[in-house]
Amino acid sequence: MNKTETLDTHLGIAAVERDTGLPKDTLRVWERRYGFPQPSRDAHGERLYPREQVDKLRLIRRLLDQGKRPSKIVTASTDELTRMLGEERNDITNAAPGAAQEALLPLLRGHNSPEVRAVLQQILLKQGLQRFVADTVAPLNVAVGDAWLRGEIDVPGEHLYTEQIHNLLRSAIGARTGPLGHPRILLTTFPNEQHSLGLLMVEAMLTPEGAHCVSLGTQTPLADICNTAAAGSFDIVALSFSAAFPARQAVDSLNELRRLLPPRIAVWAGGAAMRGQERKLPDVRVLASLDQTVEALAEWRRAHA
Amino acid sequence: MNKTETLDTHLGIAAVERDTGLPKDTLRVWERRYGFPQPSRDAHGERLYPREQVDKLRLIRRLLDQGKRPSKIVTASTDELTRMLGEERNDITNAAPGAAQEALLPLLRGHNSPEVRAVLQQILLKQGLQRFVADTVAPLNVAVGDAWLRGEIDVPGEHLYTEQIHNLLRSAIGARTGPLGHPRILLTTFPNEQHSLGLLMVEAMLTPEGAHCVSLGTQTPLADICNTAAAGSFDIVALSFSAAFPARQAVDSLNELRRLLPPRIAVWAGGAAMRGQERKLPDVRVLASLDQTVEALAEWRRAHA
DNA sequence: GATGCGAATTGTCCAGGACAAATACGATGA
DNA sequence: TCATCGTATTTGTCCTGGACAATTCGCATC
Repeated sequence: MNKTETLDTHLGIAAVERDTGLPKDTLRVWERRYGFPQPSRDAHGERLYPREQVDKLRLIRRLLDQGKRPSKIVTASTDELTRMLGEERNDITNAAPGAAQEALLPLLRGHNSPEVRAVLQQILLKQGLQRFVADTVAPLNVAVGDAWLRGEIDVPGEHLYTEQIHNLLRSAIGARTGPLGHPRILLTTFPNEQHSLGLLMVEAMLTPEGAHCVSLGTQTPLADICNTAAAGSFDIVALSFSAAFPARQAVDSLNELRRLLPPRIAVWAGGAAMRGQERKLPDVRVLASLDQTVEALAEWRRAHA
Repeated sequence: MNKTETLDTHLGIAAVERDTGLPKDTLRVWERRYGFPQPSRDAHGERLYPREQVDKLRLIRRLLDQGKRPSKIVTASTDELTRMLGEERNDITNAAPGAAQEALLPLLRGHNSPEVRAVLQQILLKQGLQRFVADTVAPLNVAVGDAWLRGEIDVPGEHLYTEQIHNLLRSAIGARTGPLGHPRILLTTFPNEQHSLGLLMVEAMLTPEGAHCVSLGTQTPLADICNTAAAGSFDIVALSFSAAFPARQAVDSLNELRRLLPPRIAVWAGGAAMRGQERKLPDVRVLASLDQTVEALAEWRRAHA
């Protein structure tokens, strides 16, 4: 009672959903509307997707994440798709030259985890935790994400990077001793946001400043955030949003959260999805960069001296 | 174009799939056949599941994972279900009476993060990393999961627990110095498996033994696992499965992975979803407990001496 | 440039039927 | 009593084709 892989070269619809992240319903409706994908059928009329079509679906998925529209890309040829992906590369690579990434990307491609760790560790020691996070990790995240997008590193390479950064930051934060004071800051993300690296980076920026950060991890329901913030006598609730998070939903949820929380608790929001949303969030402190977290902390302390 | 949560008390079918792990098709066919769940409808005829029915579905999911048959449990009352679950629980709770959990659960209810951390840290120091993971963290995971299921702790409480364990284990693993030798072990999970705690626990068991663990984090596609394992000259690929992971899918994917990898690379699989799957996995080393990871490592070394 | 509004696009849901894999059950033989 | 085998039931997943609301586009207006 279980389909998934049928032959080596053909996958069932469930397997394709798993591999590409495109829901079954979407795969069927694309076939109906655009004529692609066009899977063959087994003896019972069930769809069997050839590997090449699955590969193309993965390309489409990448472009979709970049904001392209399905009608423009689903019907395009594989060549056109790879060309489009190539164009994206230029825009971004120019924008973020970066220094460490040139050393790191080849290591990630080779899955050389000890070296990756060593290189990062060395930079961390030289720069100190806060500069490391703001000046190295933040641009590296962009560079690694881009490299993945244009296929220069694979999923394991990206995982390896994330994993090592996690390790490093957690150890560094954990190594800090001394009393934790004020303000008390609650860190988390909304449901549907799975990226925890942003939270960790904020924690790494604020803990050395003597703030008392408590991270709830990712995906905390709105109502639970409110209860915890109130019950734990927190001063600030800080939310993190990756680029993948729909901005509209973020704005709505943030305003709702602001409405539910007592006014004495501040709401901070940061991350890629927050770009240009300041106007729509009158009572939320939008943090455009990691350095602004430190600024915001200083402001809060001045206001509550 | 995004449904999920509609009101606080009612969830759309996609949200229920996400929360319970039961596919949309299954939810609909149960409704047709057994009359449960019986969601209300919104203005457009779309299903809206009340929270209590979702809770009951979670209970059902648990019992299903234990091998109960749907026809016996889908129509049963919530009371009967909790009773059934209670019977099962006795087996487990008796086996691991647990000392820490009585101290910890109230702290989690109160979101008292400094105390949670302090208590765990103390136990870790007393027991050492490996005993801590096997004897304390493992039963605690079950206890916390159950407490959440029964509504005794809330989402932030659970997050807080996970977060603190993560911090502790990462620091402890990171603190280890000395050369890392053989075997080289690749740790990860399949797509759809988001729980990273299991990976970290395995890493904590094996690193003190001198094994060279590399974790790719969660959700690595099958093909990528194969490539990395081969390219990085790994000796063992270890996969972790939480109770929420569908056992059938796990078995299929594992056998597929086993087929794709060269025979010299061993495949290990552990976690709650692996209970009783040994027969179906002839060429995979199924780890029923954390202590078995150490045993398996010793075996591997004997065989490759 | 920013804002507003109709039109096109697009993802997700629905119903109800079908079927094969998994499992239970009963009969048979050691 | 226990193992094996064939049949009946259970159960998850897939199918078609229709529908519709949320999002985005294109264009006109302020």
